[in-house]
Amino acid sequence: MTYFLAKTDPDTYSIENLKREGATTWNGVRNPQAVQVLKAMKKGDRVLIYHSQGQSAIVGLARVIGNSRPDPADAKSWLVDLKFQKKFPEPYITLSEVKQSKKFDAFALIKQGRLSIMEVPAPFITWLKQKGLVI
DNA sequence: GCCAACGTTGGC
DNA sequence: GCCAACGTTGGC
Repeated sequence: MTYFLAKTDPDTYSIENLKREGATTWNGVRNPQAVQVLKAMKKGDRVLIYHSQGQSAIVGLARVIGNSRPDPADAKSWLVDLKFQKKFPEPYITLSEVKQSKKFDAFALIKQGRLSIMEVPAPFITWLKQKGLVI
């Protein structure tokens, strides 16, 4: 079971949208590196949902409910089905908090600002567990 | 809204 | 295959 992080612009699709719908097909990822990450997603994996506008923060958790697959409508794009798991309590974990901790400089969230989907390093998961945000 | 940092495209 | 021009993302 692997943890990933996926960015979304909340003006387009927010954690509230996901909560309301219960599940969604995550699409529109065309960047080759992000597609590689998507390809690795398997049923049962977890996905931290990150809002990349406004507060820039990790706002909730989803679960991968089916292996990722090519987008039939776009040869360069991949899809994955996600199910809403939970919305984190506020205050959210902000990008600035993650940066300030200095412990996660190798995390692509910090190191590679424009990557929209990434794997989450184990120490960060440990940190989230200590905060009680994930089990 | 601005702009830095990147990614993509297309002419050569 | 290089690289200039252009487009996009995302933090601020």
